[in-house]
Amino acid sequence: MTPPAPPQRRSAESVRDTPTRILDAAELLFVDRGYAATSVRAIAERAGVNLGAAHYHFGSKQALFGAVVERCFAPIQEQRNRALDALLAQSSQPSVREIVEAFLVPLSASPAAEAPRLIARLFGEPTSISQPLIEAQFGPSFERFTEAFQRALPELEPTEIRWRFHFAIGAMVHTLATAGPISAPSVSRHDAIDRLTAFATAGFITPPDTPRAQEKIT
Amino acid sequence: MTPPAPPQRRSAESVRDTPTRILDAAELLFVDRGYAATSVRAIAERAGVNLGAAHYHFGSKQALFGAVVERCFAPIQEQRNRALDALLAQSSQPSVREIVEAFLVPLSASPAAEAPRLIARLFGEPTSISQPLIEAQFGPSFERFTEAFQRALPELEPTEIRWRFHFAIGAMVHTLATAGPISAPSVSRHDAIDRLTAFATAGFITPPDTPRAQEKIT
DNA sequence: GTCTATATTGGGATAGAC
DNA sequence: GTCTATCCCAATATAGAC
Repeated sequence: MTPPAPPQRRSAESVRDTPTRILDAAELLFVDRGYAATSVRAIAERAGVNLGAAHYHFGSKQALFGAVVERCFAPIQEQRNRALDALLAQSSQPSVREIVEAFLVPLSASPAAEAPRLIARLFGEPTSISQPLIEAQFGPSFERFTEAFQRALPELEPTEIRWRFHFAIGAMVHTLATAGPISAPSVSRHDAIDRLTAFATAGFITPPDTPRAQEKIT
Repeated sequence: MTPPAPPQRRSAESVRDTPTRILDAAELLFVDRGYAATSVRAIAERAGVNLGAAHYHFGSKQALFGAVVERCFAPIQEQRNRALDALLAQSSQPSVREIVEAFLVPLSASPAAEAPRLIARLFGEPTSISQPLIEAQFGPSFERFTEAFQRALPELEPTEIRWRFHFAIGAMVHTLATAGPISAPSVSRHDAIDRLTAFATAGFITPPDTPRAQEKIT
């Protein structure tokens, strides 16, 4: 689909090419309202292009959504995989916290500011729309991280590992989706990721059967 | 709004009254597809009633959604508050795990099987729709639990308490939303809540500043 | 209280001009 | 490659018959 790196001049306020403008507008609206509540008309309007152009370039609303998701996911997944590669290269057995960080930090370093919130939206869409995209974009990296967690926590059953990863992803998605609707006043994304890293790491490394063991601290 | 407990005969397959049938159908479809992707037409069709009846009884799609949410939330919030009351009555200082359980267990004991998934859906909707409903149904109980956590973990700053509660809610919502899209094979809800309780408790009680302290277990 | 019919709006998609 | 105009359908909501 994506042509081999179009010229993409980046002068500050230059007019980007039409597909990019459509993608930008679509990303913003999909993040804001979700898939079903966003119309292609509204996207075209915000992008300053004609409705017909959107269908010409992307074919359908669903395909446009897929393109937006892919553009957001790709760099984050790449960073995650690179971070995990680096970890495995420097140590045969990285700590749980290091693996968690490799998974979460790319979110706060993402170039597209709206990317994390789009991820959160994606998980909220009906499975008919989200499932294939999640599998395609997220699946491979998910398996790699699951293996890494398993090696770091050999005393946990594979099922338990997957559940805990599932919980961590849930906390992540919810945190990205809402800058704190019920929670604290909005803080920097970096701060939130730091706190989440500590929370998720603690959840991962807690003993499986006797969760009352470390009840009281200090 | 709700009339004073209508007769509601409950013979196994008896025809429930029209508003109830509409609510049932709406709950099922909202859970399945989300708010925006669900039409009042589809709801009326599935309920076996006419389109006009839905608008007569509930006024608008948004009001119908609100009614569905309230019907699902009310019993769970009641159970949560009762569980917290019981805890505070029997001990001046319940443990973190007990508070987490008081918050989570009502989800697996909910009468309406679809209620938890509706909660998850609600959090995924655009804030213009979800925010008022979340505040109204969820807010008061949220404050009570936040206070309880704060008393159980006096060494944590209030901001940190709210973040950790936020993470726990995220893990909960994500778990309820998906019976494991990426995660393990679908297990009983009770089992999932048990595992989540252990995970969230560990996240809550981890020391704030030195998260590497308890890195390796066993 | 429930249904029929309809008003009105907005959506996705396409054909064809430029 | 982009825009205009339009088709067709589905949506919310309402007015009025029964």
